[in-house]
Amino acid sequence: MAKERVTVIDIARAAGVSKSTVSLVLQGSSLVNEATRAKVNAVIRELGYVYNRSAANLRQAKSKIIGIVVNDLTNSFFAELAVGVDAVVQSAGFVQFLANTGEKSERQREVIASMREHGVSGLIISPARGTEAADLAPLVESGIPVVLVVRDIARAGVSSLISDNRAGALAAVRHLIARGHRRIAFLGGFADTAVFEARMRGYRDALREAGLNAGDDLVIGSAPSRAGGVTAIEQAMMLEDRPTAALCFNDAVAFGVCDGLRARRLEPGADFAVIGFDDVIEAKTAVPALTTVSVDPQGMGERAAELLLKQIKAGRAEPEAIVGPVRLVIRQSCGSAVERRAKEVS
Amino acid sequence: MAKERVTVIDIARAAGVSKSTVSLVLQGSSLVNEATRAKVNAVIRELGYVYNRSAANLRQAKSKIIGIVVNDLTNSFFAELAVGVDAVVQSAGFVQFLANTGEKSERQREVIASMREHGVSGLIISPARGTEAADLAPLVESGIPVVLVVRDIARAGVSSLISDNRAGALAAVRHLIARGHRRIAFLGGFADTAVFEARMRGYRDALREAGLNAGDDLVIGSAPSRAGGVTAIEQAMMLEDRPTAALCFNDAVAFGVCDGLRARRLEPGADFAVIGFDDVIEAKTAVPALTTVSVDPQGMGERAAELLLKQIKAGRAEPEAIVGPVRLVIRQSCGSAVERRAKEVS
DNA sequence: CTGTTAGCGCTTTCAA
DNA sequence: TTGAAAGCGCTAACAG
Repeated sequence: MAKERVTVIDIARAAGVSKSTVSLVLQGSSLVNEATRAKVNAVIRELGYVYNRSAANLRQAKSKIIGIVVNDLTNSFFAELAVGVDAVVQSAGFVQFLANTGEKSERQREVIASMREHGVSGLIISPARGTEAADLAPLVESGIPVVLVVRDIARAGVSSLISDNRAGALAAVRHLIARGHRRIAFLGGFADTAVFEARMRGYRDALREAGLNAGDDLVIGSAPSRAGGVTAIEQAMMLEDRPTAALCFNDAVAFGVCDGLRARRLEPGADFAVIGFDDVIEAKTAVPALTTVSVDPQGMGERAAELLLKQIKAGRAEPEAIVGPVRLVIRQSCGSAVERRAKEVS
Repeated sequence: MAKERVTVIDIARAAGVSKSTVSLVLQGSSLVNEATRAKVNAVIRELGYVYNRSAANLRQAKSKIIGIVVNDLTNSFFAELAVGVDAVVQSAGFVQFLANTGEKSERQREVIASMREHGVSGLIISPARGTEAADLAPLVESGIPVVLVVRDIARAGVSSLISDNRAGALAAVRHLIARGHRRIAFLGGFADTAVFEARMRGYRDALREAGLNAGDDLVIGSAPSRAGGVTAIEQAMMLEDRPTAALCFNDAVAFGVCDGLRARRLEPGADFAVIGFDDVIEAKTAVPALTTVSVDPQGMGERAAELLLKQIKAGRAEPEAIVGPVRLVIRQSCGSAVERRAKEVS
């Protein structure tokens, strides 16, 4: 084993043809005689030849790699997103370079640089928190197609695909208001993301259109985690004028909120209405009790990949900003009778 | 933009040195004058030079890429595993090629081939169901270091890192027996994996050592999912002599089992003891009510990566089979008073 | 410490 | 249809 590397020359010699013929066969060109092709393929198999992409990439000054960088792979939303991307990227004959930044922009810089060095044809990025247009500028200037997912970055000059977070929050809060709630909290999340901002906007807009004021005491940030949810609801319940319902930044927060409510002997759904964006958990565990605002991560990944491939093919295209759909999935009582239905809200 | 590609020659010229000096700087060699290095680095930044790894890889006949192929990235266990791998691979100056096979061996063949073509230095593989030693043979013969994780493959001749599933099942069933259970079911999972086999072995061994017989009616396979758990428990409850406890193939199954019990107005934990291996969900959502047999996926990824890097450095090493630890995390009553503790079982 | 030279394995004109 | 020859951008001797 570990024999000398087998190259096109070896297989050309063994097949009694020239190496350019072999190259043509490798590329599935139709310019080559059927019999010759068969012969060459047989020899390839026989000698255990493996194609050397480094050489091909060098020669062609490009690679069939697309990169995907996510901010938190341990969040299954992003894992599903990557799977969606992979599916379409794959069937287009590309392979996927996947990197996880863990929300660290330093790490993000490194992985993007590394992908450039590997000559990726395009990049799908779910930016780490705090990423700015300037961080992406060198990449964008290089002319490599980029599509941003989940989190948009203002004025970065690239395509983006985000879900309609404002519409989702709007629908959720309208739903709560229709159920008679008047004190509705917004719990969890960090204020420095566009996602947070959009959800918050939907929340405020819904309150405003109902003539309710969104007292800032009802907006309580926290880590977007289960533990964060617990602290957020605890803080909310210490207010003079307590809320009776909450829209949670994500489902992990919503779970924490439920934990916190139960610790106070309140039953979520019956005594206190809880709605969460289902970024983190739902896709896999389908928590049946929780009303959520949902997006389909794999579907989003597929759309992002399609958009990117289109741009790669087009060479150079105007950036597009696409807003994907979001659904309000009503699965529990939010103050009265139990229901179970879902509707598109955007 | 999209200017001509900047190469080492350009930067050599601009810096007034030769291209091999530039190359040395690029590789962080200590053979180069500090002033020269600074000059070169300045020019590199100035011209926006991007290192071309395809060229370097071609020349050096190797790449700083390690591949990781997982059987189901939507399962957060594997996502966490990949994150663990990434962490150590990263800090060793490698990048990670991640591919998802979705349990399809055809796909697995393709991605492994693709990684070989890209010249990966080593491969971490969590094999798709049904993978056999023969499927890996060409890869192994090529001399590329490989470590198998989670699922071992008999006689494949490569290193492996799996968790001690038998010990985990043994501890879980002993625990149930100590609580007075005599009819203990094994629910969920497909019988064609080594993991299933190992867990089943622990289950049977525990029953045997207690003088109980493991009637095969109590072993009920199903998809390793929440829905699978529901059908499995339903089937179990239709037996003449019903079980009073169940060890579930994984936590998704365990959740389904809880669903099924509740549908019959039985409270999991109080009326029927449930223990699950926490492959799928726990790491992220920490279901507080369920007693589980746990492994730390990120830790496992890190260990696998370390093992692989060791082999890459060593050139050629004897395969090692490592069995990693598993913990029984007791979080709920399994028939009597509520407890909360965890212990290492292997 | 720095420059010269010769390829790595592949693709791609351009002829035959 | 196939063959010959010229590099892609980089590294690795080796000589200065």
